[in-house]
Amino acid sequence: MVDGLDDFDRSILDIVQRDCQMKAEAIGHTVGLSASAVQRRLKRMREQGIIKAEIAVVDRRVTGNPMTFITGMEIERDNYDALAKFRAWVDRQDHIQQVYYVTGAVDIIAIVTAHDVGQYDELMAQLMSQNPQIRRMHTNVVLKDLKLGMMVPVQS
Amino acid sequence: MVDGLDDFDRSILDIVQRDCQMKAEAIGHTVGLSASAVQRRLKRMREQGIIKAEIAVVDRRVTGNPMTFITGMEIERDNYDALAKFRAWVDRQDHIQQVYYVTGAVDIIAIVTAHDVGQYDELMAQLMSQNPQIRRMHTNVVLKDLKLGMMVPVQS
DNA sequence: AATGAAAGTATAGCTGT
DNA sequence: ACAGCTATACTTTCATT
Repeated sequence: MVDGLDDFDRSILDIVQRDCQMKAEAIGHTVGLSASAVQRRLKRMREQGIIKAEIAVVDRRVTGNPMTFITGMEIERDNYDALAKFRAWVDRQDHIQQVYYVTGAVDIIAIVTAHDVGQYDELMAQLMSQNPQIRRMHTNVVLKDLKLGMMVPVQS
Repeated sequence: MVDGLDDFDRSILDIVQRDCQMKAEAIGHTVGLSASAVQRRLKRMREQGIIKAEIAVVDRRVTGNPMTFITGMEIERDNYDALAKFRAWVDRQDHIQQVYYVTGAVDIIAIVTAHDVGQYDELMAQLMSQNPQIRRMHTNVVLKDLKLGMMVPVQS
């Protein structure tokens, strides 16, 4: 059980989703609480897993992996744990940022970073050879990021 | 000018992309530098925009927007600034997390969160009416997140 | 030029009321 | 929520490589 957020919690989450280094005092000033109250709430939400992680967002251009690809895949649905196996595999792949199991023309959509198309091709060849449950894939090359983030609206 | 990262910088980025609250002393111990050196490098990388943001990742289930949709769109390419206008518009839409301009069968791929399919439908109706340059769209409903993150590998 | 160590400053987080 | 306390994180300085 994780629910029971009040409006203060929601306002705090709205802020730290944009900047998790903001000081408790500044947050408190914005939402109308004391610094200690904000600290208590942040601690509680971290412990409850409501705040799952606090991460730095790095400019892709300086990482040596400036390209992004969005890959749709069809998965063999016959054996049920194909998904679980694939999940465990992608967890270990640093180049694979996000993976979604979806309805529609494809079963899985992944967001992949790579140095260039050659490296992407290699990564996908590895993926196919190490995951026979993936049957087919097609790729969209990202020409430009128009918006990037993990922000979810929390205001009621 | 933003380049010129050495192996220490790369190691630090590798860490803070997973946990940006880790203390400089702990980072230093891991990468083989003193706390002061780590703090100086972090400050520099923040100022240079190499670290673009530091954000909290919130559990979608507690936000009241538990559903995710991946939407492909076709855009009117005739007028060149259609993209720029759309970019400005999506920036103001909290429910739209990520937007990519891509090659392939669709021109744009967006990742959208919503409370339920009804709200998603409303959001997309608004999108179509306020952005006539978007001509057609098709939706994949996310059944399960297999991996979520913004992590980019930085190790040379 | 950048490091590491130490000193100094500031601030965060915790406690009790 | 506030005040007081403790701990510690960041900054600055400076000698060193």
